[in-house]
Amino acid sequence: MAKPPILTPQAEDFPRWYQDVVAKAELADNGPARGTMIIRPYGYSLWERMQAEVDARIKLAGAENAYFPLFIPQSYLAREADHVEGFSPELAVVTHAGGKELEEPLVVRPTSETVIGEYMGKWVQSYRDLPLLLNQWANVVRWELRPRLFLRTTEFLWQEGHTAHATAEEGAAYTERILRDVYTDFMVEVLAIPVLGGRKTAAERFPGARNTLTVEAMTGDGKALQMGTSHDLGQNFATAFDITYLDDQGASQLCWTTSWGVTTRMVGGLVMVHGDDAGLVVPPRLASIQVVVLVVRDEGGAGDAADHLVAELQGAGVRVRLDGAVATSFGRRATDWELKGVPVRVEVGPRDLAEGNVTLVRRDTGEKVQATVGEVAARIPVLLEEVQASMLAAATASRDARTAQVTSIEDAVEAARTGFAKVPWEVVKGDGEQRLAQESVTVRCLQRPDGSLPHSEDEPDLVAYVARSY
RNA sequence: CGGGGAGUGGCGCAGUGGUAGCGCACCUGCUUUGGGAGCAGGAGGUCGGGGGUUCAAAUCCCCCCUCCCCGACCA
Repeated sequence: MAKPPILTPQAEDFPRWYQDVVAKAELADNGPARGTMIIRPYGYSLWERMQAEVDARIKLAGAENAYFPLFIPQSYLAREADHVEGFSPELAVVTHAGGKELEEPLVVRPTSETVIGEYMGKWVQSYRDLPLLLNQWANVVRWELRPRLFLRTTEFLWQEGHTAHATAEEGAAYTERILRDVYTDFMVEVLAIPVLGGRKTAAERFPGARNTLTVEAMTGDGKALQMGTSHDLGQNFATAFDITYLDDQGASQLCWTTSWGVTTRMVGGLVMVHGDDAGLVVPPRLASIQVVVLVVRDEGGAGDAADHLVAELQGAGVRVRLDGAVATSFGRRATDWELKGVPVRVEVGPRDLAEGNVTLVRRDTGEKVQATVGEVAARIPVLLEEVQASMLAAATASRDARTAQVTSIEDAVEAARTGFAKVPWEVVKGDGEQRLAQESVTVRCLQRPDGSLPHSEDEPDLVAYVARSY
């Protein structure tokens, strides 16, 4: 008799499937206040791995971690006109504290350009203090109209980098460096997500920025998901917060600043890009549990053999978990690990063991192979890298197959029903963006014909990627 | 804020005036275990809140609140 599916099938209702995965893989729960999220241990372990990988790349790019306050005086936000206009509708404001009304309300940071700008202004005196490269890991709050676990929550976790530079060129170059060496490298190499890097149109730009760069992923249902952004803030915040320095001629100069961030949204992106009808699929380089050694039945020495394998794999540097909970049926446990997306499962049971074997199962393809007990520790690291590579290849092929090259707004709208449309920017430029918007389609980013980053949206022959988005 | 829908054990639902039920999950025991185990026995709910009608309200009436989905906003 056919059992009902564990999850709503993707093809039936993708958003529902997503919610099912988040719940059944024990990633997160809704918090008690609207739009808030409780990240459960397994979900948090994925976020911790993301933090570790991103943080290492940020440090390689020369930035140092610091921490700035959650509360920002409301007047700070108002100092940059576009910034305050962009963020005012979604601010949470503290008006009362300590049992009385505050003289000046405090906003719960939606992002920290203002408070960090204020202190950059104090710290930067000389050209010798530049560049000033800061990052912080923090929570921020944005009162969003429509929350979705991980993708858009009222409070979310992120890193926000903030830098100050002596010249416009240096600042712009740094935003590109972060996009390439930190975000793209992490997402492609670790998350196995083939992101498109590009420039946002003026309409999609960060409030207060003169340029916003983005990395965009394609989800399993063909929509776009903005996975990270890197902003060239020009001198807007330097002007508002008086971030100036004396150059080597003794003349006072305004700094050029940047900001850039990635968030817990990446966890949602991971689910939506790689997940299938059996649940999450986590790429090995990210996985907090890369291998689960599962005791089928504790007979014929299976329990002891599993213990030894776990120790051996740990010794080989593999993040491994033992599942010896034989009171629960094999099928249930196999299903649960598949829901959580653990890349490789090692099944240790008396039947195989009698011949000196165990079974290795790949989560991404479901492929099962036999291995001798003695060769497991040597084969697993190789297998993990194979899984990693094939996940990236599969996601890339899937994205490319759903990206259509078109030359009209109408065809772009049609293509965006199932994926991305690549359309000449001159076709969209002007009122095209509005016409697309009427169909809930947006320009995700602009690229040069060779895929590199444009320095202006007025460059000739630019390509616009358009899609529906989350 | 506009348009839809829903509030009943942890989750999913049934129940249109007469003692609050079902499936899954949970607890105990036994038998099981190579793809979501079976049987037996248990625990768990002031039916979103307030008011009203009635001998009697999850059910009818009034008011309020909340949540979900689609859109506008957005990492």
